[in-house]
Amino acid sequence: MDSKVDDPFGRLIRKLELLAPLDDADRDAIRALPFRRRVVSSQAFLLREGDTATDCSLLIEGYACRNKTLNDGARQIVSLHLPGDLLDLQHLMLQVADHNLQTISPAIIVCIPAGRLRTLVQERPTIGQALWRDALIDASIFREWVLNVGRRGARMRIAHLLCEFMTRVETAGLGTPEHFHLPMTQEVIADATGLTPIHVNRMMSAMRADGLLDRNGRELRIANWAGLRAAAGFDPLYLHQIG
Amino acid sequence: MDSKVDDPFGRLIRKLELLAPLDDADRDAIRALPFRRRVVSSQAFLLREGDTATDCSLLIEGYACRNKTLNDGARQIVSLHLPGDLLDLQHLMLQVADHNLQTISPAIIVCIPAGRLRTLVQERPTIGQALWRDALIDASIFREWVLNVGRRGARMRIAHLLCEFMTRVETAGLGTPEHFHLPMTQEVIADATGLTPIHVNRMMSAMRADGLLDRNGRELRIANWAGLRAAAGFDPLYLHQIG
DNA sequence: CGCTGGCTTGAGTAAATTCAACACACGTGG
DNA sequence: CCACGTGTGTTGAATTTACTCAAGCCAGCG
Repeated sequence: MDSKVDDPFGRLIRKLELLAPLDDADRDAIRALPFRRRVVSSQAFLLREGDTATDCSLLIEGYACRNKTLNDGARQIVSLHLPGDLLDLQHLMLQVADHNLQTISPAIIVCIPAGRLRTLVQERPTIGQALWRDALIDASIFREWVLNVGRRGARMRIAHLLCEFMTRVETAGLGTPEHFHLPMTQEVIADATGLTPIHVNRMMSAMRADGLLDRNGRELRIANWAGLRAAAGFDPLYLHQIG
Repeated sequence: MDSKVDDPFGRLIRKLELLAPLDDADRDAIRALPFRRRVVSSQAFLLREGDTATDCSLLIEGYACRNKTLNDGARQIVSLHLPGDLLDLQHLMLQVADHNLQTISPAIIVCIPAGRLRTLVQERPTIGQALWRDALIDASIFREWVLNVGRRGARMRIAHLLCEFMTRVETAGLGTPEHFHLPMTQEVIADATGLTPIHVNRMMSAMRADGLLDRNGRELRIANWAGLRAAAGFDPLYLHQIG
């Protein structure tokens, strides 16, 4: 925990190293970035649609999501984020936020001036490549979400969300399917899958009855990883992980 | 028509100029790119999920989509493309296709080696910036589609798709709301909105009855642009067009 | 002429939503 | 310590939305 305060870029560097072969100079250049640290509570808005943004946000601790809303107030979460994720890399090149950025747990964020990141991308090609890949994988995940929300039934949709989240958690070294605590309420799962919380509840109860999930107080565990993957039709190809 | 054969990069350059201030050297560098030309029929697969891709495709003429399918064969279109669009810019940095690339009309495509584009991005920062913006706007559109498919009802969803398409057509200088021919069948609209063709038909009949759309044989016209925008709750902010 | 592909219509069904309670854990203040 | 309020999860019944199945239509074209 404290190490993250001392080295806010540790998780980011770990992630980027999976995307491109950073050298010492690259790592130093990242660590030399100026930043502003923010400690925020759960459900806090970091940015709202329409805001002008000159910073990119890096999630250090806790969980966050990007979401959009309709006039009637309905919320659609379009992505979920873990520690080490860049939350709005698009502000590298786009000034106006096209979605909200909101925490789903208490969190620590670091804000990096977009201009400094832009310079880094141009002066350090390997970092540029890593960030390109990060942005393109981000887009690939959005495509999968369009499929998820557009064509899968409720049960499959929820199972797929959990599989994706679990896989990303594991890749980030933050947990394993067996012992793993879901940071999302059923309402968050509903807003991420385009369902109502009530229907999410029913589907998850059914999955628990089928032995796929397991609950212990507030903690949700994946009881049958292979079964959940099968129920989701989950294929991690779209995450473009380096095997 | 013939001019596009002589200058396959014309529309792309026109588009990139809206994203970053290209100079003559930039334009020449783009025109100097090696390419392979393909003429394909409607419904042709240019690339399939899982394929290894070493080229990026540029759409010269006709219309295309990116789509993903479930095991049961259900298809979800995740994006629609016009002449001048780069269809799979992600192969700039990612080797394996995570979705299918398919035409929805007879089309002409130009394939550009991804490595050459990658070099261009590094050596010509302005082109790099334009392509970054293009990729980030692409991602922004995916986010809007997640919202569209996840939270809007059928009628609003279809109306929104038409508004977006119309706006992009107009920005690309390919048509106006008043006189504009939809290249999509109702089945394509269904696969793009996560609905069934039959339900799309019913909703579009209703919109026609309400005077929003108009049909003349095979041609679909937008009869009431303001009304359609209202029905869609369409706000073009997410397209990040330069005003 | 008779296909073919796209569009249209109707009736019955399935999936997910809405509305309305209720349960339960947790934290706060009395 | 308990009472209470809040946020989250749970359950049931009625309703809405969209889907499925099954035809039929209609224009363009070989």
